[in-house]
Amino acid sequence: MVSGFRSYPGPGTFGIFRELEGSSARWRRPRASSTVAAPMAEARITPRSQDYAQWYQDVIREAGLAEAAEVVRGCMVIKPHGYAIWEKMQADLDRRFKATGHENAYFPLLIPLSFLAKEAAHVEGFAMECAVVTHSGLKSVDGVLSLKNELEEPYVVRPTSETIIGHFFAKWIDSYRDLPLLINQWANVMRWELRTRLFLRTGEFLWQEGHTAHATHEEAKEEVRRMLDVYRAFSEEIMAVPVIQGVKTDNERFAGAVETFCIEAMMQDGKALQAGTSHDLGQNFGKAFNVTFQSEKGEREFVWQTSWGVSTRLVGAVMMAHGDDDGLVLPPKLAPIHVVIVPIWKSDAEKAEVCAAAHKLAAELRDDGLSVKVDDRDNMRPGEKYYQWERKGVPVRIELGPRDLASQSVMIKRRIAPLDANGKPMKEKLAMDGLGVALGKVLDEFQKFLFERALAFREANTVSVDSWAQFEQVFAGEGSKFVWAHWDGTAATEKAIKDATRATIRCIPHPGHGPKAESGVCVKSGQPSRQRVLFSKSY
RNA sequence: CGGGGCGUGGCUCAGCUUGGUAGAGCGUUGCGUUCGGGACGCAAAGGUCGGAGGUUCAAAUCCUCUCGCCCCGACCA
Repeated sequence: MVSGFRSYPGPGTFGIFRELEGSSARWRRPRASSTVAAPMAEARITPRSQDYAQWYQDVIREAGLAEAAEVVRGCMVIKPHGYAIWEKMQADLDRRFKATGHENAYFPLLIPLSFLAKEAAHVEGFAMECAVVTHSGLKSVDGVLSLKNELEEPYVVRPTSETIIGHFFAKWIDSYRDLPLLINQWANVMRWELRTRLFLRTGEFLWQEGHTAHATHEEAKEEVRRMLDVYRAFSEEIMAVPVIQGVKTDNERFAGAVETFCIEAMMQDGKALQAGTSHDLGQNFGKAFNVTFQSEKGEREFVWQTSWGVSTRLVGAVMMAHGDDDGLVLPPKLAPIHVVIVPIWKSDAEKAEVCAAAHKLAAELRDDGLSVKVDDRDNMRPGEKYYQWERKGVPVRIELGPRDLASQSVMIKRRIAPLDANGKPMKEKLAMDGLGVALGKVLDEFQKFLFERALAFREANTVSVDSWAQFEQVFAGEGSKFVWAHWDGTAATEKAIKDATRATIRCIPHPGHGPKAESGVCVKSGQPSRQRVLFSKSY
């Protein structure tokens, strides 16, 4: 149920893939016409090495993931292909949340302004990012619309829902028997960002926010760790993105939390992207909203709360973790289409025969649990179709032509394949009989390959640094890596490092997620340090 | 929110300096030939030049304001 296809673990057909970092695009043949007319339209996707930010935008456009709303500042339209990826994420996460005892619910989009003010750190953190609803109704005078009724108390469009959920938790919770209360909400939120980037930071975005209440701090802390583990497992198993998990410093902590835990992923430009957060809210919101319960001993106590979330920015994370110069690369477990079948024909008779066979094959593969698309468009030659589906990140392509029908086999091509002796990407011949099983295995291998490639990339770009000169060198210019370095634990040093290099502390790693704890001296101040922390530039 | 860049058919852009009433390539539509890695020929459609004011006989072009996008900062999923 986790994956959309059967799992057949085993040795990969290709063994170790050669090119861990490069693109597979180098075999591309120049177009015949490129010598004459300006081949401008050829350069649809800017190479990553040339301009990573431009590459990111090109891929979003060419893969049909999203576009800027334009008429609504900072907001985006998530297009069908992009939304389908989010739906795959949602489906898997939702299953994991329910498996850990959570129930979905939904709270209002609008939050009374006064609610925000009840938790001091929380207001301070979100005040500048709030969109505010101040009126109801419109009036039309000579065709000109204006605001009609001013609200007695303005509403804030939720930037996050701790406050309004706190209000309702106070109503719902009375006894220790009501605890733990484990709620999740799938919703949109709005934060008035000054600088936006599609998927990574937009004015409105989609996410999931878990909110739980517990009788003891211990139990709440357990929940925070449990959900961080859920995120880590999701990221690694489904997105094929390895992550470092740890604790945020005071500076980076969620507004209103006692502690914020996170998972951090490395993008191909060496920058970090926070892929999920889980907060220990302590009793901060319990006190602000008077969320109390009667304990077993009969005493009135404030509840201990948590909140945790991931958002549509994960789509951006997948792009920047796996994409190449040919476009999007999707791990099979997130791919809306696992396999695209491209029928190949010459005559009309062949076309009819091949297309019929393609649709029959697709039906069989769907019975095997695969998501299959047959691209039988007749206004385009096969080569163009290959490029289009590769741009969209489809993991495997099947080529089905007369020769294949005759031999009862198909040619398949993985989205990223090793090159053969002629420098062309390798294709594999698979028997029609038992194809679903064989493809399931291919997809499992591809999923694993992407994870291992991402992990190898991260390891190749992670360094331990002990001198300030070396630290500055790593982050010089546009450079970034994951750097394990000693830090004296002060906010002042953290800021000095950021001002000098733009690198920030992504997290203080949990045991097993970084170098073994060893004392040392701070890379910047020379003061004593208990352990190395993770530095990087970030999104 | 500061600094810089940019808005011209679906995409990438030319035209703007030296105002004269809109072009190219790709894509799209139709027909034909093609089809195992980005096809070709012929025909056609498609733009109040981001928006609003202003200057002018005349504005894509000059001036003012405004909206949006991109990059760099500051601030944050």
